[in-house]
Amino acid sequence: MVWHFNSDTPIYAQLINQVKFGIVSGELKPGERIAAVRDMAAEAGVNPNTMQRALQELERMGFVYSQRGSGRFVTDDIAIIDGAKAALAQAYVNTFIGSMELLGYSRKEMTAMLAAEKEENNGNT
Amino acid sequence: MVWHFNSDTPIYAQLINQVKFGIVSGELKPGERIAAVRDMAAEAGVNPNTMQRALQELERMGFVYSQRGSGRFVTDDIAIIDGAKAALAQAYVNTFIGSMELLGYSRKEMTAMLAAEKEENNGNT
Amino acid sequence: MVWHFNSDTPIYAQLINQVKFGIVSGELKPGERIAAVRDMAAEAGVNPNTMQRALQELERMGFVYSQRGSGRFVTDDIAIIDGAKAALAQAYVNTFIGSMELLGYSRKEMTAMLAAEKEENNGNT
Amino acid sequence: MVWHFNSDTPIYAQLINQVKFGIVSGELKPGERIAAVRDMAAEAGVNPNTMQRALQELERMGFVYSQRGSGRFVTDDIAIIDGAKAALAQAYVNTFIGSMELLGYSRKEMTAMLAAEKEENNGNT
DNA sequence: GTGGTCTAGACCACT
DNA sequence: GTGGTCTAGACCACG
Repeated sequence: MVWHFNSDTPIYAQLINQVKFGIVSGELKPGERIAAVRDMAAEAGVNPNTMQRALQELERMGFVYSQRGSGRFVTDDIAIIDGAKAALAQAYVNTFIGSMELLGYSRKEMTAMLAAEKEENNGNT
Repeated sequence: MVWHFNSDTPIYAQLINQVKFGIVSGELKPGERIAAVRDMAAEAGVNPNTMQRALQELERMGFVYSQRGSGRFVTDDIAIIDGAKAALAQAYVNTFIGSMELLGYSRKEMTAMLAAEKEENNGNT
Repeated sequence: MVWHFNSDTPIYAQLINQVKFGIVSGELKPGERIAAVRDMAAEAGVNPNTMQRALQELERMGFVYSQRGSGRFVTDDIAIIDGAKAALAQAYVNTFIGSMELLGYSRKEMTAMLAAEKEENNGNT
Repeated sequence: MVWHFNSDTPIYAQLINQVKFGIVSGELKPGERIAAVRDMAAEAGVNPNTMQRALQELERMGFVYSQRGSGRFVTDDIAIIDGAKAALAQAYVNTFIGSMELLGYSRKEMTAMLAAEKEENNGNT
């Protein structure tokens, strides 16, 4: 997991998003055990309490669940993951369209530019 | 002109980008006189020197030119503007594709989602 | 480094030229660390900000580069230095020819006067 | 006559040099009547007293002479003019050589660069 | 310590 | 009034 922060958004919110992105992108697989709070906090360079808060929030959202004594796990409810993934993708699409429209591009032109970019590779890392 | 800053990037760099966006998006038209340094600075809530630095940089890039005593003007070299616009759009496209690929979407799916969003309006601002 | 200014040209521009001359003439060698902004400014008797501006401009031109925390260095791109040196020499030649032509001297006479001046030394500094 | 000043050297000294250059370059011909002090002063945009001082100095040097009632004239002593011309040219040569040497060029290279510049035209204005 | 950024306020040249 | 330059002094990030 790679961590990076900016100073505008509360750190715990950024943690939530980054872990959520890890789950949604498949880097953290459904049912997989995730690292202990203290370890993740150390890795991300934040206070364990902050990381704890983020993970509790993710638990409330249904992305992870914890099992007393054995650790914390990514949900294996594919529906939740896929729903979040779709929402995130939709947000990207909206941002993209919004920006391009501000520049004066039409949908046709956007599609054309998208098509002009050749596929890099068709396997996943 | 609408101003907004984050605390990560130097203010003058954000000023450059925002003014450039204004020009490239057509909000500031080619040849048009832009507000005086002191006025723009006041409007953006920054020190006149900071705004001055940004505008000088934009001048070096060829987006504006200044006439001692009479003011500062957007370039009327359409090629420069169009070039920057294309570069900016390309950057948006790349960011979009990159993010969507990280989520595991294919080009086909991206295009589909783009097409699914209905056109807001088909005139130009 | 020897500093001298006239009151017609902006100080920062004169600083640029003098540092550039130092690099191009070999007084400041490729890759060499140059004095800290504050020190150079004190030595030249100008405000640190003014010296900073000059050095940033030189950085933009590729003559120096800076490393946060450790200092500023002359470029080791010999091509840039040699290019600037050639351009400067060409400017000298042009000025010389222009002045002499205004006085009514022919190329032949110029060459003769040049040849008449005996070489001071034939080693390099 | 074209006038231009910088703010470092006393104006009267700059006037002397510029008039002397006019004479030496042949723009003001030997024996020719030159404009009245008041007119030259007006043309150059300086105080008549300053111009007067410059011309008196030129008179002392032998470049001009005045005739009560009929005006001021360029000397027709060719020797004086040619001497000054040679001195001026020599100064140009010395400056040129000095600058080029500082850059590390040899006499041979200077001569080569001089020869590389093709003659613009071979008549005089 | 280094370079980088920002603010405040002054003065100049142009028109 | 405009833009352009300069100074003074502050604070930050990096190492």
